[in-house]
Amino acid sequence: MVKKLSQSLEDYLEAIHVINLDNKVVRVKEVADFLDVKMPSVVDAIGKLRENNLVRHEKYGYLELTDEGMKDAKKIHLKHEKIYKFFKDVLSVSDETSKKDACKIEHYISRETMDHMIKFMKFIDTCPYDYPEWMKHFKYYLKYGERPSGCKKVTGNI
Amino acid sequence: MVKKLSQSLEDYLEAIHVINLDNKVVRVKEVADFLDVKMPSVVDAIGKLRENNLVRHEKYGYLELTDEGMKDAKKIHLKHEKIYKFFKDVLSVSDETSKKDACKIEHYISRETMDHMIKFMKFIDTCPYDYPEWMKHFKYYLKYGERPSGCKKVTGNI
DNA sequence: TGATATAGTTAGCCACATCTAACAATTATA
DNA sequence: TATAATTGTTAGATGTGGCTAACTATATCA
Repeated sequence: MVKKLSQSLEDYLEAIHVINLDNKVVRVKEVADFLDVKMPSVVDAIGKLRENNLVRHEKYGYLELTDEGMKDAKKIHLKHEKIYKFFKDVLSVSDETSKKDACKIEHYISRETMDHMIKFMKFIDTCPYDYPEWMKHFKYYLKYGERPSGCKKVTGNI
Repeated sequence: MVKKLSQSLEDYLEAIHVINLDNKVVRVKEVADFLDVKMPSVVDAIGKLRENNLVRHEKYGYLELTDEGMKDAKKIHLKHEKIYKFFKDVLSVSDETSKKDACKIEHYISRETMDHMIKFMKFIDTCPYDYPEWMKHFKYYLKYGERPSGCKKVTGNI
């Protein structure tokens, strides 16, 4: 990656990649719809990405990622996926909110924090039991506002 | 709050509040240094915040938050603090990175995700033991790349 | 108290990311 | 295949948020 991309350009790059994942041919219109912007905005953005050798685009033709563009796009999308999973699976945030927040945050989270989030999820996955007890307890806590009985802090009386 | 503030304006508002917390009088210069921008940028921003009745500022005088501005600033800063603590205390991210990431993310995280993060920390705090076992295990896992012995998934050999 | 240093303001510039309106190319279809 | 619908492009406007340079007000201190 030659130059650090703006939030906005990262979004365009990721969009192209994600549309591609569905085996769809990528056109300006698709990207515009995906990102909820108008076509001229896409054309502008594509111009900048092309200058950075991240996409290929012949006038009126399809959009394609270069190898470099693909590498960056995958990196960005991976962050997105991991943050999404973390919010959803660890924090039990709703699907919709997890997606929405991941979309934004993926552009700002540092390598280190990302790394720790990923390790946290791996840690949970390698739990000797199917699913850690404490995660069940947390879900209970979320739902009822208190820990399950047998797992409460003893307060008062000594 | 009449109008949703931009990321940038939230930063200015929060900066005024944070400088105030140190019992310092808030001047344009202080805010500029705090946010690492030049003074004219601060003057511009203050103008917009004043239009929204969030700060008071007489020419060449001190900056003060209105009640409304204080309310917003506290809300923003609280988010910052909680995200910072979550990264630092739950994910064991370094102090510096936790701060830096919180700074960015505070502007984008939704109410729901914020709420779940806060509950997650409360859940940990109400652990019947001083500090949950699994948190110790996670720190071990972070450090050594594997779970502590006696807490590993049994694989193979039935 | 007058000179100098510091802080604050104003005007004008630039980059970014969006938009609308007008026009051009491509594609679909009657 | 001519026409209509769709898609893509260009030009030009807008809003935001930063900047420098030049100027003004305030504060400091010799």
